[in-house]
Amino acid sequence: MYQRQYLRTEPQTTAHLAQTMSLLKMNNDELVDEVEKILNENPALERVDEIRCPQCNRKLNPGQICPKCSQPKSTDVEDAIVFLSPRTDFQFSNESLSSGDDYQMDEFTPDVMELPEYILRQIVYDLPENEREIAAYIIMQVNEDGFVTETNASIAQYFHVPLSKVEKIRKTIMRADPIGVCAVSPEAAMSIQLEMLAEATDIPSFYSNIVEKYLSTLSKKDYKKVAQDLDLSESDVRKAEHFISENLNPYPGRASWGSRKNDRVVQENVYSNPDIIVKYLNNDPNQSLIVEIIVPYGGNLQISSIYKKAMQQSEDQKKDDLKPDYEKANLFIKCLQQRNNTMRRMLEKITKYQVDFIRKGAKYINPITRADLAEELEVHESTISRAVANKSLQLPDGKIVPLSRFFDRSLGVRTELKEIINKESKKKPLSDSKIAEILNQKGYDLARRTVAKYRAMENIDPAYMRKKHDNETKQS
DNA sequence: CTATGGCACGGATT
DNA sequence: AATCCGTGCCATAG
Repeated sequence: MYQRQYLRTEPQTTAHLAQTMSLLKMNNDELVDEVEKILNENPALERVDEIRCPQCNRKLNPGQICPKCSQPKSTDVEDAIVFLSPRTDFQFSNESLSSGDDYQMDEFTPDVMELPEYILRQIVYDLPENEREIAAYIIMQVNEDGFVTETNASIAQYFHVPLSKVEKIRKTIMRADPIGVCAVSPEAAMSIQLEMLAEATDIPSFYSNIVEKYLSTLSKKDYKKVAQDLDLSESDVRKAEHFISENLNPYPGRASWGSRKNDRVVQENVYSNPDIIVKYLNNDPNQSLIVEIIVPYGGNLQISSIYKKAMQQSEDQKKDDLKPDYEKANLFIKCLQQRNNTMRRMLEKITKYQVDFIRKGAKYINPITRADLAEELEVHESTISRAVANKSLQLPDGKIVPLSRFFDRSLGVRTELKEIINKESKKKPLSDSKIAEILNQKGYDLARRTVAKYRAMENIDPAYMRKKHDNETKQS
């Protein structure tokens, strides 16, 4: 805020503006690349080992978050804490893995690289520090299908920890998105998926039996044997098979759920590092929200002291040669601070407006626009646009969503629509116009045609296709 | 005739 | 200025 480095009144040169703008629209991955580039080509800029809080400039240990800025302040109207965090502890997990072992990170194609990181970021805070290494180890073994064939026992042996610990960690991983990932087999993956579905909806208990023991029999279409063994009717088994093939994914690694299908799908969950992490204080949903804006290099870039000294000591002639780089570096640091400051101010507003969305779910999203926010923060709309662009955010439930999700005006209606379709009709599905009516009664003002569009976005079949089956559980 | 998807238009948003 | 989004109209399938 009142860091002497950057003052609002300072003359804003065009260079300054241009750089701030381009920095603002970068996400952390891009930012890291950019900073690396500048560090390489500009001798005046230096990365220091000492890490400081990007907000209050307090000294921090590696991996530590600022104890002052991350505490609830009495000035906070909403019970949310928004702060900048210099944490880079994800990166550690990768480094510690690649060293020592003989496989090369470079050999991974980007596609395979993304999944392990994506998983790791979801679970990293659910595990105590000493278990993260094991988790990372497991995750890195994941193959294209999403499996890790190494058994818990051998992992336990490798790390010299009790088997139960490995089992616990593995379970945590498997519950991350994509659900079932890092299981040993399709059966195991599917039974986790089933377990999680069962928490949300009613599912006959014998399904888990089938998944665990009779998948191969089922794939031979031998319904009779399964029915006999489990003392069920053949139609029950058929229903189960239908349900399984519809809702469970034997290969969690082949995450087909990205963007697909005809109409452009809603911005789906992305595989990327979150730029912002939202969680609850102490993981307790009743406590304050913690919004952690990850700012790589936020607190540990500075003008090289050697360079400074060189400038002071050298002749006027030489001084002029050194000056451009010095100024560039200086400018860069300021711009970076301004970027972070903007991000923080924006996130404060966003969390204020979208607490209900974060805490209670998609239904309670507030339809705000970037323009509204721009007005309130007294910045140009394009500033907000850039700040939102390309960024991703991790919600307390571990889902990583694009930051633009907060500005999705139709998300609330769409979740309501999903609920209606799931809850109501089974035997007699509701037509689009019926759904439109119901939604209108609930206060959503929209046309029948729009219902159809939303359905398409959510990948829900039209009414005539939903008919007959009494088991349907659609996910996003 | 009813339910849906395609195309395209106009207003809002970025 | 470019893009996105809700909707109306019309064709098509059942």
